[in-house]
Formats: sequence, structure tokens, C-alpha cells
Amino acid sequence: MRWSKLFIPTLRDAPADAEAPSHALLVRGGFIRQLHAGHYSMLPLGWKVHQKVAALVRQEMDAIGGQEFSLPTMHPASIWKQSGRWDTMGEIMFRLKDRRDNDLALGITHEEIFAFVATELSSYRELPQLWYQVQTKFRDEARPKAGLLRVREFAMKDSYSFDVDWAGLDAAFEAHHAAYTRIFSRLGLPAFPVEASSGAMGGNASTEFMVPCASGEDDVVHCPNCDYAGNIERATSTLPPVADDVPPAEPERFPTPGVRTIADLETFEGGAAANRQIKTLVMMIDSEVTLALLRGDHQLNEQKLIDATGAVKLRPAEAAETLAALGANPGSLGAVGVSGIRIVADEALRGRTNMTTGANTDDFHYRGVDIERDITVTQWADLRQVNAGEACPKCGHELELLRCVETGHIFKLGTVYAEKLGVMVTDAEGRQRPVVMGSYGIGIGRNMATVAETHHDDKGLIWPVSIAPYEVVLTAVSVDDTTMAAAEGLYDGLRARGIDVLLDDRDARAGVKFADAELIGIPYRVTLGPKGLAAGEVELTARATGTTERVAIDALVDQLAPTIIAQR
RNA sequence: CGGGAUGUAGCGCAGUUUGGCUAGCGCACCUGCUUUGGGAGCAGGGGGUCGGGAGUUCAAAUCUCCCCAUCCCGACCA
Repeated sequence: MRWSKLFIPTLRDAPADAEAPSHALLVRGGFIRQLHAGHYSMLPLGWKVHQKVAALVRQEMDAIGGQEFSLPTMHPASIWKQSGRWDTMGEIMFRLKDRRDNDLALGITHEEIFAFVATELSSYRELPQLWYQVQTKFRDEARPKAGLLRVREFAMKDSYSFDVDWAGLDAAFEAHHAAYTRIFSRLGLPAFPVEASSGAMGGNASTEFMVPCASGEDDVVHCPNCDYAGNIERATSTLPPVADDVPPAEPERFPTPGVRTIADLETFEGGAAANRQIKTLVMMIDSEVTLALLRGDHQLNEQKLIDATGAVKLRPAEAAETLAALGANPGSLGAVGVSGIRIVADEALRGRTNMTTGANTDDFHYRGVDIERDITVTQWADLRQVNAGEACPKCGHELELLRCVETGHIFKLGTVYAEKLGVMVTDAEGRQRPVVMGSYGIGIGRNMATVAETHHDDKGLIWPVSIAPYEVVLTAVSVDDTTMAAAEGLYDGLRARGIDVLLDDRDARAGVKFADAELIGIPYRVTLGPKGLAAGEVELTARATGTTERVAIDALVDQLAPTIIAQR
């Protein structure tokens, strides 16, 4: 294409509210424009990149036997009610009504819809099936941010596997794991797999693919020594043992006037170190009062509590609710002798004795508490948030915390959706059984943005050839007839080899053309100037390295075309 | 949802504290001349519901009230 005919509205300054590098550069480079919060228009350049990412993902899905579908984005409420997610999804789902007052939803994902299609499967002989689409998803995110990284309307490749048994699911899951690894490698993204919480998706196991990136919003616990990695919502660590003294025969109640915090109690005469205290958090889980117990120096990870209890909605109790449940105010709360209330205790408290905790009377605490003896724990669970520097549960090395973008997520769903929606097949023994499902997602725009996050410099974007909007830009330093004739020759020659070429034929100053070419991140620039052409030469500059070499004009196509094709 | 900030031309900003004449600057845009290998120079020109509404006032971008939007931090997040 000829630059002079294209709509590539580059900006010298990024909008003031674009903070993430990908956001600023995609706007400056004329790839995207914001319509409103979380909704972006793809301009021609942005759409080309988006299409190339999608095409690359399609190739890898087809390679593992995927079949492409396109399912509706607007769904009847009934199908979401059938799976139970109409109620559990909460505010993330856009909901609307039609003229007949029927409830409708915009799809946040498509498990229900693919499962509905899959009800036509009737025999194990038809399995396995692997279905996918690249489709728009709508999510009413509380806080869209960072340009394309977190939006409310976006294209996602979502695929779904259908198998007779769990071994089949494992195979489909592994196939996706491998395909995703290839996808991220081709995108030039240093993604690594981590254990994740399955959240509202349901299911038994899930792996997220994470790319370290300051603009991300997931914290990943990572061991630099071994391969251990986990989302902070899931990861754990090994703690040094705490030696407890022999406890008294029963807890001792003692006055603690003015003590309101763990820290207060540490310094209080007769108090205890934070790791000898029990922290009691009063939470409302689906409107049921629940106590979450942690060691005094530990933080609760709310997602862990949600996962452990199967909660739909979780929030800290309000002051009045706390007082009603325990008869005391925060600062003196405890679980000793409490009955009739669900108590979830963190694993780090298991077996601990001689602890100190609130006595459920303002200004009083207990000491000498033996957890297993004095507290009726309903459930033990890992609730504690891991901190950087704690020991790796696998190898003992110090863990680090990495800020990451989640670029893909694969789930083993099991038979939940199949049972709810009636996806049944007859097995070899003639029995009806639910199909075992998996679901697998990659956000197209988010991956595009993540590449921008990880591939840029102070001049602009640096696209890998695999998804660059154009693979080569021919920069005509002047637009006189001689230069343009030479440029046209190279343009035709490269296009004949299937190369995606942009011809900068604008009547602009060389500096402007160079700066724009660098800003939009075209991997290779061929510069045609009068001096070089007089000697039969052009310059070939690689965007990533900035290195320039002089190439005979007649040799350019033969040299450059294979270089590019090898990088696709 | 809690905290913070911002809304003036396509983009970046000044002006608002202390109300005052036709709302200004840079970039971008249009015309002409010159220039032409790293975001040109000169001259001329076009473009504005000052986020919206109500109010105070002789007079509101500026003061008051309400609303809206966007961004950042947190909560939340298949």
C-alpha cells in the first residue's frame, strides 16, 4: 500500500491519560482510538495487527485439530440460568431486555453456547471434538485500564474440548498447552505457565500464561531457582516452623485496655509476637457470617477464601454485623468458644498452641490458646497471601513476586457444564455419560498490547515480523521520478514474493518519514535516496537493532524476502 | 464501590487562585513562496457548546450547587 493513501493518523504527543507504553504508542502510531472507557476502535493499522495475531492463533488451533465456529454474542438469559451462571456472574455480565421484555445477556465467554451446540453429540464415537471461534466478548469490568490491556469489549479466541473421559481431557489440555506455548513464542512473548485459581469458571485445574510486564495486573509468585510459579491467588510457600511453648490447661482471659491491633498486642505487656497471635477476620460469604483465621503476621488472600468455600460473593463484614455475630468490636475478636458460625482457618495455624487472640469482649484477649483444642474449626484451607522472600515450596529458594499480564488461560472444566446443559453421549458399554469438557482462551487484543508492552523503545513500537502491520516500509527520501521509479520496482518485486510492503510515497521530509516508520514499528526499512541510487544502492535498516547496511538495489529483493519469510 | 486527579480546537498545554474587552500558545490542518537524508523557514488563513445543567453577577472558562465523562491507586476481575 501507498502511505499517501492510507489513514495512519500518527501523533507527536500521546494523549495525557495514556500511561501504559502500549496504550500511548498504539494511539500515537495511529493503531487505535478510544470511543469510551474500555471500548476502542481499531484503525486500519491496528486492525491489520489484530488480524495477524488472530491468523497466527488460528493456525495453531487448526494444527491441533480445531474447527472454527462463530457463535452469537447475544444470548437468552435462559441458557445462563440453566448453567447457574446468570446468578453467579454478577455485574461482570452486560444484561439487557428485548422489546418483549425478555432478559438477554452479552456473552462474557461461551461455555454455555458451545455446550448447547454440543447437545447434538450422541455417541462416544463422535468424540473427541475440538471447537473454537474468534469472537467478541463483553465484560462490564469495574475498571477498564491501560488501553487494550483491559477493556470491556474485545475479541477472544476461545476453544472447547469435548471428550468421553478424563484421559481425553488431559490430552486436549496438553495439546492446548503446547499450542499456546508455540503461539507466545511466535508472538515473541516470554510467557510462562502458572497454577491459577479457576474463579467463576468452575472446574478443577487451570493454567494461566503470564508475561512479566509493569502494566499488568496479576501478581505471580515465581521461583528463580526451579520451575515453581503460581498466581498469588493460588501460590503457597514454605514457612519456618514456630516453636510454641507448652500451653496451659485452658486459655487464660486477660484485660488488654486500648489494644486494637496485632501491632498493639505485640508491644503490650503480657501480649505476644505477631506470629504467636491468631488474626480473626469477619467476612460475609454470600450473606453468611464466616470467620477467617490467620496467623497474626499473615495477610488474607480473598480469592483463596472464595475458592476454599465456593463463595459467589465475599466482603468484609460491617461493624454492626461483626458486633451482632461476636458481641465485640474489631480489636478484640476471636474464635475461642464460638459455635454456630463457619470458621475457616489457615493451614499455617494447624497444630499451633499457646496462641493469643481476642476474647470477643472489648478490651480482653485470651492467651494460651490451643487451636485444635479451643476452636471449632469448620474447615482448614490455604488462605494466606505469599510474600516475596519466603521459601519456595518445591526447592526452598527465595520466592520473587512478578507483576504480569495474563495472556492466556486454559481450564479443565470436567463435566459441570455437560451435566447442567445435558451434553450426554452413549459410551461403549451403552451407558449415557456426560461429556468431559475443557475451555481455553486467548485475548487477541490483549496479546497485541502485550507485544507492544514488551517490544518498544523510545522511538516507538518494534513489531515482530509475525504480526507487524507491514513487514517492510520503502522510504523514498524524495519523491522525484527517479527515486519513485526505483521504489516502485522494489515494491513490485517484494510483493511478487508475497511480502507485505508499505511504500512511503508521501511528499514529506525525510525526518518525518523516518520518525513515522519507527513509531509504527515496521521491522525493516528500505531507504531510497538520490545518492545511494546513483551508486545503485539502497539502505536496509532493521528496526529492532537499528543496524543499517547498504545493499545493491538489484539484490535487495532476493536478500530481504527470505529473511522475512523465515521470521513469520 | 472507596481514595486521588483531570475535563479549554484533532493532540499537548496556558488562562481559573484575585470574574472584565474579540479565549491564547505549540504541534497538526489549509494557501503561497523558499527549503529538501532525521519531526523545515517565512507570510497569510481556518477550526472552540471552555464536559453538561442550574444559579450568583452589569459581566462567568474563572464563583456556587448538581450531574456527567475520563485517567490513576485500591477493591473487583472467564
